[in-house]
Amino acid sequence: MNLEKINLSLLKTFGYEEEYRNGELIFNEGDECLKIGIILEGEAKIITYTYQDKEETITNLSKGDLFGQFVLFSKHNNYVGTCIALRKTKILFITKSNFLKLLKNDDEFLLIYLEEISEISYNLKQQAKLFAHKNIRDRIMYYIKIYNENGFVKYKSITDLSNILNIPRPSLSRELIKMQNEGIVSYTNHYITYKKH
Amino acid sequence: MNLEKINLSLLKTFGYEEEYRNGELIFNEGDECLKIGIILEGEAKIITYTYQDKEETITNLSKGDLFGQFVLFSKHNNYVGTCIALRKTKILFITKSNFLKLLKNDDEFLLIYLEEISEISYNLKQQAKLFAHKNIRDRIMYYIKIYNENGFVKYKSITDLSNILNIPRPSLSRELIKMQNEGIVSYTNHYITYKKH
DNA sequence: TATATATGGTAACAAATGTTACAAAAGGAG
DNA sequence: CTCCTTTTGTAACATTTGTTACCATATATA
Repeated sequence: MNLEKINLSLLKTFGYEEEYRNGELIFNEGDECLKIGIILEGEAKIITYTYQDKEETITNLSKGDLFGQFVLFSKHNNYVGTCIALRKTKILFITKSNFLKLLKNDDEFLLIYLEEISEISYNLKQQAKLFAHKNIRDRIMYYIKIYNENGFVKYKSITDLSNILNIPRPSLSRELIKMQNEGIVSYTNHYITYKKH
Repeated sequence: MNLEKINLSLLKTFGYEEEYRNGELIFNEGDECLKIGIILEGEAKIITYTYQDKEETITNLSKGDLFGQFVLFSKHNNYVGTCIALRKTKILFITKSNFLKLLKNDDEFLLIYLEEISEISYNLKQQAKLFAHKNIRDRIMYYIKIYNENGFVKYKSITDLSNILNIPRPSLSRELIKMQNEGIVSYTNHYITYKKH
């Protein structure tokens, strides 16, 4: 959520601020969610543990990001992960009832909020669909289909792309080369473009 | 969305109804989304085509379900799939501006709507995370972790479960048997329960 | 520009998963 | 209960993907 667009001082009258130090716990997985949080400053991560006790990052939060918004209003009222500050972090908390008041009071905020959760949901949907493609080529093609701009998909690095696609880098590399040889795509270390569908 | 809980006649004053026959097109992938739709009666599906031209169902819609809600408020303003009626289907459409008015006007509806999209988002998130688990055992364990009730996860059939998990049935079967032999889970054709984590 | 660091390509091999086809078992209908 | 249909187990095999380790190349930094 872009804080620049928001009447922050109004927002603050509906909530209260808390400050956390690096490494400090913000909430635990399973805790009941009673309020929405907005990161005013700093960074935090939400993590969980797999059944093999591997730590797994669910989300990274930075300035302007919300948390708790989906849990707060759903029937699953408990946080699905543990939230930890990654440095000095200031958070604005707003209780459910106050948040509802806020939405009713401030037309502009209502719209911004709807846009925000739509954006998040849209991305979640894309991610769910991306990962539903099991084989590497399909996943690459789907990614290109969704995120291309004028036929080009940019990325920081192949390594980075492999993380996004959740594919081991050598496996991705192997497949990209194959696809390039077959004339389906053409790629560099920073972008890919497709030639056939 | 549970239509029983909603003041439908009020809702209808904000929108207009349309009726579709079986097989009739409701919108096309790529069309600009200008309104939210609520299924009053009937059923529909939203489909898309993979780059290999395989038809793929994105969502099945039935009475009470919304569509367009995420696209309408996000910056991606075009439908991501094609919507087709599966039988005689009645839909209530509400334009964006009217929908905003409705949310402001009707406190109860605002809450129900927030609950609805939270629920959908929660499920999307779970699905995205489910599919992020690449290996079969992890995916099974994650599914059990999320959807168990008192340690039991019920399903219609193993075949059905294999569809939910997006794993070929024989592969799932093989892994379940392995896990059962290792004493990690125990399962029947209708439910599974875990013994260790 | 020189050097250090990060990133990408490669290959051999291991492991996991998909595919297919068929027999066995379970479930449903009469 | 019996017959028919659907679901599940099974196994052999093909295919894909993961893993590891190393070298080459690119990129960042002094």
